[in-house]
Amino acid sequence: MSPSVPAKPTLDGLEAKWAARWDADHTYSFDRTKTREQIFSIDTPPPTVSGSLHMGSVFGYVQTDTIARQRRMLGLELFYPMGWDDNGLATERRVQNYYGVRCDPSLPVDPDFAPPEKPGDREIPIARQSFVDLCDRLVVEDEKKFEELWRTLGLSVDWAMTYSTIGERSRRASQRAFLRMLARDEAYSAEAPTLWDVDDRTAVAQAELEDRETNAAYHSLTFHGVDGGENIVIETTRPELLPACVALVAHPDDARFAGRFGQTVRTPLFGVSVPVLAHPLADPEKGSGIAMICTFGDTTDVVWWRELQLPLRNVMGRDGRFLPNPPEWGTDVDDAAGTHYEELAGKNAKQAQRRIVELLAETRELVGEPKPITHPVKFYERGSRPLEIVTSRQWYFRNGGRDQSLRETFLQRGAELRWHPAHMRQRYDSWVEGLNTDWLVSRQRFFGVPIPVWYPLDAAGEPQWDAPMLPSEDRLPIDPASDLPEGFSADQRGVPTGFIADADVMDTWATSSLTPQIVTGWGDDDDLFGRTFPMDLRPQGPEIIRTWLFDTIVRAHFEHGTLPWRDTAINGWVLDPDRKKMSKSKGNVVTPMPLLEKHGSDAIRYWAASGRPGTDTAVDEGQMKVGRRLSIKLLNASKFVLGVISEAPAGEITEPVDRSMLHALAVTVTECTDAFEKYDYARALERAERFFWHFCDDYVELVKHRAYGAADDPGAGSARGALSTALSVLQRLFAPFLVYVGEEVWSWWQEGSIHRSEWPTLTEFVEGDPLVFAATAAAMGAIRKVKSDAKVSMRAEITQATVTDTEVRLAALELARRDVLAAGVITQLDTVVGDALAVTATLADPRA
RNA sequence: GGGCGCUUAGCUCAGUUGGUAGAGCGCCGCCCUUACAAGGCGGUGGUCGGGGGUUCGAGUCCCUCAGCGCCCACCA
Repeated sequence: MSPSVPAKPTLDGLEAKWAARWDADHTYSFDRTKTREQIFSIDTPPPTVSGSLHMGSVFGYVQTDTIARQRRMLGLELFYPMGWDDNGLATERRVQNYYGVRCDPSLPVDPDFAPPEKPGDREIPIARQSFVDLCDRLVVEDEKKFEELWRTLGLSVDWAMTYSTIGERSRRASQRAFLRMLARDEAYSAEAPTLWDVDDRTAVAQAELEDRETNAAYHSLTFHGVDGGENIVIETTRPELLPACVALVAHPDDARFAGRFGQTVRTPLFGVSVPVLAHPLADPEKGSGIAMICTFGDTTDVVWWRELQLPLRNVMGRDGRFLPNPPEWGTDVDDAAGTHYEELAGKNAKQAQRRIVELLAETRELVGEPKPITHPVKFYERGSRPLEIVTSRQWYFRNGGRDQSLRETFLQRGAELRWHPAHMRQRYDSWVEGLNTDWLVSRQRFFGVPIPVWYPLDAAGEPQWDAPMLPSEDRLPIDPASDLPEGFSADQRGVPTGFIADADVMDTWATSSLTPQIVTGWGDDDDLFGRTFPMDLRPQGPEIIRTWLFDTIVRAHFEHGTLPWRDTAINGWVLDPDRKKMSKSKGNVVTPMPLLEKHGSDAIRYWAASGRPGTDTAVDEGQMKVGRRLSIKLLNASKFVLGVISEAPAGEITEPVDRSMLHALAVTVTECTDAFEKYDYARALERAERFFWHFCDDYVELVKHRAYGAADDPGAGSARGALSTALSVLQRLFAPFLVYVGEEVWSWWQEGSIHRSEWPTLTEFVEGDPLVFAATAAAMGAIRKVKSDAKVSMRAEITQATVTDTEVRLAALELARRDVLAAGVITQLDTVVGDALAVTATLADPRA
């Protein structure tokens, strides 16, 4: 094919031109006739579409794409689908804010319901189905925006294989996996104290917690001794939970309380009798060394409550407000107890605390002033108020949180997985080692995969929680709220001897932990599953190791007895230009589209691919400019080489300096290939880039005069052959990074897409002596410096130059004498053997 | 409290088996060289966080200290 180079190459318009071509040519379509060995499958993170687009969304996905493209060029068939994580609370919240509505499952469906144009001041309560419909509607819009961004970025995913975590395939896989875990006793339901978000009114899992330093105060409260026993003063940050107090606890070895264990004291304000107990978890150093146990102030209370077998005195409602009636206190309480409790009923935790402190002050049972402190408090990661603990029936998946040997099993799975970079495994290990509960998967929410379970109602209308009724797998996916259990009719729903549906949905992670199974067609397409599972690579961010990565390992272990993938590549964080962590609340989120338009996709990709694996990287427009400059350089260098070889044919590569340059390029190819093998795309880019500038600055300048020679000049043919070979290799080395300009310059002289071309191998090269190019390039650099120091043009003539260098390097230089004379515009070149390189030169008189 | 990572030129960062410190940006100077002036060429600039050790030789290995960031932890 004869090269066809535009007169004025440009980066403008390349994205639109080639994105359309790739789409039309199915350049990235997956060929499912390939065997498992020929396929490289990537379990790409489905982004949370209800979140905003930001540079963090770009960073990791580009890094993954460079690996995907290089593997494709190696000849592997890429199984590289893209999904959208759209179910779950994040979407519900977005819908609530976007439309100004609130789901009230007690309302009947209004068939004429339409959302308001703009959200009003007050949220409109709507039926569950209407709410879910709005969620479905909005995620479609959000997904379009993500797809547009990914396409602009040039991600080489197969757009015919998208999926969403609320889609039918996902629901079917999620429910099937649930039923199988239930059958194997890997899933179970239980009534137990649970961390609870009072705003979203749902249980949350350990993986969704985060600690926040929170202001609080130690309140010293007097508990009254009975039968002549002395009073005991305890310190608490949650005095409002006093009516929920069930015991005091101190360390068994604490001499201060040695005589008190087993005795009874009476609580302030209420006069409830509670025992003084010993437990090793009580810390003598903390507060007054003795604590009150309430049901429940924190997770330590839950441990004490369980291990000391204490009664339940619940005061906190699921809406975060004190229950209307006091708990069961026993008979022997203060007369004023009920009155005092009435003061708290209906108040939230903060209000109740304020009031109870006033009451305690009035009764002089508050000792001194509260002492302000800050301490870590558990929050739902998306929540704004501290979590409470309430008792409720929930579904759990076993994950080792309550089983040491299972925990060991998952640690072993983590060790089997190949981590890039390797140290990221530490995060996995410390998470698994710290698990203390099973995985709570049920959520009291609406937009999610329903738990596929019904319960029979007895003659009194009470649900039989221990006898769930399950659908057969061929019915999946189902919604138990509208579908019926086998053998029941619709009119039996909710009536005695009938049935009710499980009202909950699964946590979004309960579904997204199955992405390897969902995309590979587990249970739906056995042929595809056999060709793609277990998958090769899981790329993802570090923040979801404890959720997505760990959960996915749990599911694959239980269902398939294997790892879900062989390798995982963990990307770093994206920081704002001032190296601060980006977050919506700080308002420093950088959105990608303006940067893409300003610098171009290849420049953005260059920035992302420059970030080392697992290394936090700042948004850096300077780096994007460097990427753009590199792209322009590739255009121009390609234009030059193709211009030369279109004038006269490439010949056999015979000249020592030509072979030497190719030798250096071969070394670079090996380095790039090795780096990619280890998932180090950044190193591959850096090596390719370093050689490319060396090639442009030193080699092209050196041989261009010779390359212009006639068709029958062997030296000219050799230069053209070397230039042509090097250009082809360099274009392909850059192709995984600079996908648009790479395709453009390839199209000028080659058939087919560069992204389906072969990754360079050493068979394309000829042998050469590395010293020739090295010594010559060094000498040319010194000659350029002479001219630069003399402040003359690089075209200025040198009448005589003397190059001093070692004997072996001079011998190498001698082999390129013709090129040195031409490139340096040197009339007479002398050489002197010495210790190191030095150049002296006499410049021609410009007036002569 | 436990763990991981980072600390190299003014800035952002490379530096993979230990062998005379690198890139880009910035800055200074030069060059309109027919691939490239929204370019190119040349240059300035670092006791590689502090201390100790191993070695003929340490940015690179070991110990220790400090600062920054992150992860985990039952956080009255």
